[in-house]
Amino acid sequence: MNIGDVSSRSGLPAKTIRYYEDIGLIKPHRSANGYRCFAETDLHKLAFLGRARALGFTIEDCRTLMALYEDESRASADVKQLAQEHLAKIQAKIADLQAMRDTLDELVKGCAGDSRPDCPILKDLSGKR
Amino acid sequence: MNIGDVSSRSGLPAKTIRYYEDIGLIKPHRSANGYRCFAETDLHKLAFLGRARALGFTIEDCRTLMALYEDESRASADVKQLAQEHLAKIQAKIADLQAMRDTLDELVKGCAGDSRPDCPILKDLSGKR
DNA sequence: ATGAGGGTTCCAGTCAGGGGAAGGTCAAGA
DNA sequence: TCTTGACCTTCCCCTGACTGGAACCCTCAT
Repeated sequence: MNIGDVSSRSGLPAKTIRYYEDIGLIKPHRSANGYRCFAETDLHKLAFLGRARALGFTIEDCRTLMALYEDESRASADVKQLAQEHLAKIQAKIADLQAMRDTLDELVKGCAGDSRPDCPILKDLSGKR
Repeated sequence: MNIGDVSSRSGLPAKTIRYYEDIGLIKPHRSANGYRCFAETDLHKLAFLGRARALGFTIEDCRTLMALYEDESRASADVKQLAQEHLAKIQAKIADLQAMRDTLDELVKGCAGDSRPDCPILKDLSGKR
């Protein structure tokens, strides 16, 4: 398979696939003409990576997850711990964003949104008290 | 005021303040020795920026907000619209993260987390069906 | 005179790729 | 056979919003 094939079959842009090779996540062979030559296992890995990235795991997490996946003697506890730490980070981010949203929502509600200059949003940002 | 003073009074790192000058958000004067020389208005602007950034506005949004703030004849509708668009982006991000969290939460719950290799998290990532 | 603790500029790195240029390769059609 | 167009390759710069560090200057106290 050429890169275009794995790209459409994995859903990942060709650029991303090259990047993943660059950072050592995959190691496709090369054809005589210099083109990357992907095996089914490469495609499988790319799909794995795509799903892990879609769950928000960092590239380094993905590297670790792939290593665990390929390690037949892994302990599921290691996988679970990684996932739980990631989950905690997501939760923290959600909480941050919710706090932002709540504040902003209050401010937006209080703003007339008309042609007059008076604006509680700007008042708040400028440090009104 | 030197940069250290505005840094501690605004809560922004000196590096950040220099960066804000670099991109034209503030324009402090210079003392004879080449040091930046901040007026109260600069401090006020930095505080404004700090609060806007804390609400998740991008630097470009901040630039617009500052311009609106300084424009006595602004319409609050312009401020409100900017804030609402930002709010929508925050909402979308929250929704994305919640979807990740829910999926991940399911997977984590299903994982024994012991010394055995069997792991539903890896199974899912590898495309089990 | 020296040392600590300010300040200055400039360069490089972060994260996970995206955009685009310059050029090589391949299969099909005229 | 030639050409066209769709692939593929590497290379380098760009993103946002800073952060870290090097190398150097200024000021004040000891």
